[in-house]
Amino acid sequence: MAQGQNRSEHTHGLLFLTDEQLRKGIEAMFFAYRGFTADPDRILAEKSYGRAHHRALHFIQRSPGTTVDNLLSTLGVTKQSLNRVLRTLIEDGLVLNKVGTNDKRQRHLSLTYAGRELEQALSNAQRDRMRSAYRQAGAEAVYGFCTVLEAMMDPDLKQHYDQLTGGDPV
Amino acid sequence: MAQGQNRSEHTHGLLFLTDEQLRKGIEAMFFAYRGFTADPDRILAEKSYGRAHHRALHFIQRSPGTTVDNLLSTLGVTKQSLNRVLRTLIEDGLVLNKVGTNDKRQRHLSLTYAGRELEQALSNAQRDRMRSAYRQAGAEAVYGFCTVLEAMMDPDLKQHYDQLTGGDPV
DNA sequence: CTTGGAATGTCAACAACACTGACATATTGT
DNA sequence: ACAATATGTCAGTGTTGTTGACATTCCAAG
Repeated sequence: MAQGQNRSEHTHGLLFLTDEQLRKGIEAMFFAYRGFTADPDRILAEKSYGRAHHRALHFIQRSPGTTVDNLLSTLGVTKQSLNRVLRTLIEDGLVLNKVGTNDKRQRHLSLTYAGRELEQALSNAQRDRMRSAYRQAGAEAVYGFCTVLEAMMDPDLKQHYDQLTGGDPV
Repeated sequence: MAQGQNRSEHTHGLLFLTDEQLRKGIEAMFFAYRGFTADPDRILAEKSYGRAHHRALHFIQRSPGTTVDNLLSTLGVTKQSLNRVLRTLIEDGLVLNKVGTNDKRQRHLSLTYAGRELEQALSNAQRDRMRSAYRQAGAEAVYGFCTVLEAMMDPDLKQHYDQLTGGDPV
């Protein structure tokens, strides 16, 4: 499919991008990511958890019954790093660790009721800001937002993303 | 379960947003930010610097002669944390630390030639990915991308962003 | 001129979260 | 039987953030 020709900021079919525009995008990512994590961080601090716990809860919620190995490649951390986080979540009764039926080497992870509760609280806080930003920006902007973000991902991470989101439109 | 192809319901004033769409945006931010930092991280690892050094170099480059205090509020870290990073950058001859002329308590930070060189290398790597993503996505998408990111920032951080970018259009 | 406060620097201690490397265990597939 | 896989664990290290305490320098107000 041919990329659409754009109305503004193009001189010869190819988008003309100054360093300034690119730097602006870079700074937008930096400042926005801070906002993106600020609300969950406040909740996590109260419970003396960190962002790593949030990420684990999020992706376990997203794919209940997922294996440790799958979670590892989604998060892109070492098993030692993930294990530290999972251990506390299991000890605290937020995550269930079930031996696989087919393959008994695997452990299937899922959230307990308490786990779902915390994940909900974190997710709500994050979604509230997301929703507000989306509404301020409008539907067209949201579509563009996701399109650029997807183009920014590493291919192997994009695969995880596509698998999770099912490739549905924004 | 025909997952909704409810693309954009901007027909009735308020944007209708499902949890799924919001979660997708959250995951897009997560995976994209990893890509966003991946290239500079590789360069930094070689020189045994970290992201904190990159951020300091970036914002000093962006506002040469800036004070420590200004940099602190831009970065949003404690002075102790910033000081550790600045000290190594100064020791390594990448950053200049000049006592203020008006107010001699203030230190004005700027990059040396070597500092500009490293900052350029990091910036180039990051801009390359940014440019590629922008071109894949198109001008409309880029506009939406920045609009949503700006709406996601905390107001006080947004101020720093606006000051840096001068409120110029994307 | 003294004094309070602002801007900066520094020391020490600590925590979160990533890394590497090595090793143990159970299970599966060949 | 044996190699590979999936997981867990221990020990050590590094970056980056935090607090708290304290020193220095300087501006400005009394």
